[in-house]
Amino acid sequence: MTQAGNAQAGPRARQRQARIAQILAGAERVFAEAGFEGASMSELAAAAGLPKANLHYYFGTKEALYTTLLDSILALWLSATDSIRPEAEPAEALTAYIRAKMRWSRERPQASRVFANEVLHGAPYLRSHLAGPLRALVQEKSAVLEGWIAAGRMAPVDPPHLFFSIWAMTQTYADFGAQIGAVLDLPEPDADCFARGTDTILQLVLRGCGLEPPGR
Amino acid sequence: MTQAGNAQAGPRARQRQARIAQILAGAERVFAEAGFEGASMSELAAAAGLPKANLHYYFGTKEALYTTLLDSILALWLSATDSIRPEAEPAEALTAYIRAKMRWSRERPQASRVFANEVLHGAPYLRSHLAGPLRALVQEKSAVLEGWIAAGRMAPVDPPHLFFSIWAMTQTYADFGAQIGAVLDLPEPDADCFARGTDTILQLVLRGCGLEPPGR
DNA sequence: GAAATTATTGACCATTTGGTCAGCTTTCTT
DNA sequence: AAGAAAGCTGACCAAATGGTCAATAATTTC
Repeated sequence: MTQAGNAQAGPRARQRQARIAQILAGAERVFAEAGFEGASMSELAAAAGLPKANLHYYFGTKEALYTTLLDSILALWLSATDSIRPEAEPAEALTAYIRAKMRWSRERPQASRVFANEVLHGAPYLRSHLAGPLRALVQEKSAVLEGWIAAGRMAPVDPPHLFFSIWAMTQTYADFGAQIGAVLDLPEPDADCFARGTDTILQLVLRGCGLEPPGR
Repeated sequence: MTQAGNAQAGPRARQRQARIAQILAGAERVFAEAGFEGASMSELAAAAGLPKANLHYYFGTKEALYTTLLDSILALWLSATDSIRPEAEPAEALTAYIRAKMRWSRERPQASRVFANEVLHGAPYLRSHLAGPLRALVQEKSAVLEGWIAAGRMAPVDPPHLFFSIWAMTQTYADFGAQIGAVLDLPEPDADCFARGTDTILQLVLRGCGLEPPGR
């Protein structure tokens, strides 16, 4: 047990992880509401329920805290395309992908907003990740769609732009929830709103790609 | 000419308007890049090419400058739905609307980003406008779509959600240009990117609504 | 052309910001 | 039990921020 301590870890390391998670959870809320510049270390500390100096003990700088959070969010962001594989049925795969993206908007709206804010301001910290892993992922999945198109299994589309549209439509329910809520006279998008939104997006994408909703 | 001074106005008033426009133009750039909190009065002043105290002379506070800019942007935002009228051909009307929205993303990406940033952070200054004029506009245009649907001129859709999707897809080319650029290996979305994006969105929306591209 | 109005700006201010640090407590190791 | 290591935090700091203001310059107005 000298240096491993990975399995169930010592109580010390466990405590440490819990504290870090606690700080990141608070930071997600605060950064989502205020953006990077708008969030102050005092607010971040208050949100974590810890003294300010304690955040500096764990993360050093505000920027380090922010990039750590961003990295964890991007990892989540990237992990939703599993359903898109060559052997899959196009309609089913796209449906699963869209539903997964909508679930993410519903369950993690603050994470979505932190990501959106970063990209909106030019992605200074995320640019390299976007041009690296994300670009690779898009190329890989675009090839799958190209295959389906070539096989006549769906109508021709420009795969990357189809992804841009799907991202935009699904994330808008988290990122622009204030606008949607205002228009629909809700404090924020509710379950019914998400259900209708999902149906609308599915209709646009499936019909747009010449597909029928998957029978189950 | 005692109190009117509206036609061509005195040189004094004209100068005043020019200065205000100059400040707002700079502010659009700075607020788009940094958000409200991230933009400092010194940056805003530098972008306008004027001393800081001069901005305070014209606008009083940073907040007043920001809300003035936001109001002017919202006015632009609201003025693009003209094509959607009961007598119009659905395919033509939607095509014109989408093209207008894409043109706005192309030509005024910074204005779009200022708006997006405001909504992303809960629309504190814009909420009342969104729940007022915007909601009214959506209800009016939704009624037009309902009419088309009832008349069998297009497939059933949930009109407000169709608008949410169209806004999301078109604005993403301005607001998330950094992401799109990173994926496509461009510094920022270019003409070709916008052309392909427009085609993709038109395909999704028109086919999604059971319409054919308008022959012209 | 003198008085009044409007426009301009450098110097200044109180407050808040991200960050540091010395000293304290707790937990682990032997 | 004693020493070492890790965790914690109140008090503090230099820098930056939004905003003020008195002095000055430019235009109008009469």
